[in-house]
Amino acid sequence: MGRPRGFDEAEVVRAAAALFAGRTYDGVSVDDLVTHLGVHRNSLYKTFGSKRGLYLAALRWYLEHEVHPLVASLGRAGDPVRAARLASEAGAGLDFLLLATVERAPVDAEVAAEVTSALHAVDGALGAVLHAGPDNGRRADDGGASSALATAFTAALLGLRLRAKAGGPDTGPDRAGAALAQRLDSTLSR
Amino acid sequence: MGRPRGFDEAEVVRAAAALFAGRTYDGVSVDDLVTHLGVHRNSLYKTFGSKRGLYLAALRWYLEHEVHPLVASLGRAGDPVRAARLASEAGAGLDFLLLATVERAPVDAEVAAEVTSALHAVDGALGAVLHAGPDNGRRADDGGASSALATAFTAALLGLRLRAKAGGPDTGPDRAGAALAQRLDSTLSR
DNA sequence: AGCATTCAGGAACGGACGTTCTTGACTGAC
DNA sequence: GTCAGTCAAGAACGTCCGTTCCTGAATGCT
Repeated sequence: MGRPRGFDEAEVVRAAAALFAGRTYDGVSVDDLVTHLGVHRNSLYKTFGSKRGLYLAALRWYLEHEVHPLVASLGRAGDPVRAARLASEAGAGLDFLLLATVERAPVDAEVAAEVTSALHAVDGALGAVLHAGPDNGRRADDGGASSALATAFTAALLGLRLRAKAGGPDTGPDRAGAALAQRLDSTLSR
Repeated sequence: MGRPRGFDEAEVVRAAAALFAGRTYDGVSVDDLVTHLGVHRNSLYKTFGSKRGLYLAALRWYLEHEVHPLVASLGRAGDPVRAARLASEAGAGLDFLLLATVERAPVDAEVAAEVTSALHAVDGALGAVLHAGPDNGRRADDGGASSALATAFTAALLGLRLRAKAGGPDTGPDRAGAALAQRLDSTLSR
């Protein structure tokens, strides 16, 4: 019953994620969304309820379709240097997570929950990479210090992307990530 | 000539910095500023020209009076572990820098210039700390790898504060920073 | 004392915001 | 073929935004 919708909801959510990754939540107006998404105001509110509803949908789509695959490949990286290179190659693929963490998570509990969950996933992948050198399995228990190290590694990779956004392309976040990863490599240090 | 102003400009700028550190640029309205700063609309525009003018003044005041002292103490920290502890103790003292970097620098060239300058200052302080163990001076030339490492260390400390803002106070950014700093300490690794 | 200047207070501006409403065209089920 | 239901299109809503203007009162200088 009724006329079928003339837009692809998944495509709309994907395009919304692209917009929200590039500008602040307040910096993206509903007019912007209507214009760039090809969906009409009415349908937007019918489908997502509000601007925030669309934002949450876009965030979840992004985490599932962009961050999750990256986390999976990080877990398969084998060593920290390769993991850092993967994160560096992701480039703007982390911008939405960065923006959501710094500007929305502090004022939106649902965003905070999604974001912390995603960050913990990254922690897990990087922790596995930090533990396992190519020669052995898990190291002796260190009282959680290595998971703390994974937290710091995640923070560093996000922070490097942050710096890449602020400074021009001249800053060398790639080399910085590589230098850090080399230091963290369990097969070299200790 | 004329009636003297009834507010302390430095105090106004300081209070503005506190507001901008807690919310997005768009999230702080001129009404908020007028209400919390005790200065009237007219005086605000007479003194700072615009909301952006006040924002820039607040950012510069903050960088000079909060970040710069922190950078100086970081440079005097002696070793990375103590530097990480100092950054951790700074707590919300880095939030304005974080917010400015991620949300304003990409769309405001003057903000970007201030921010990158401040970040480079942090790099310098951390680089000095990474180079110099308690036993020796500068290490042999490594082709700039250690300055890249300093960049990554800065990114990590900022990223940890980012995580502290998003997740509750339960996340342990302090331990993560300590774990990272210990790994980076030139007197222990290598 | 008189005047020029700057202040505080607050109303008012045009525009943009997120959201809702009205209208008419289209489609699927009966 | 009819009708209920959903769609697209866009006007319109009230609110808040950053900014400007108007009105007196207060001050320093001559």
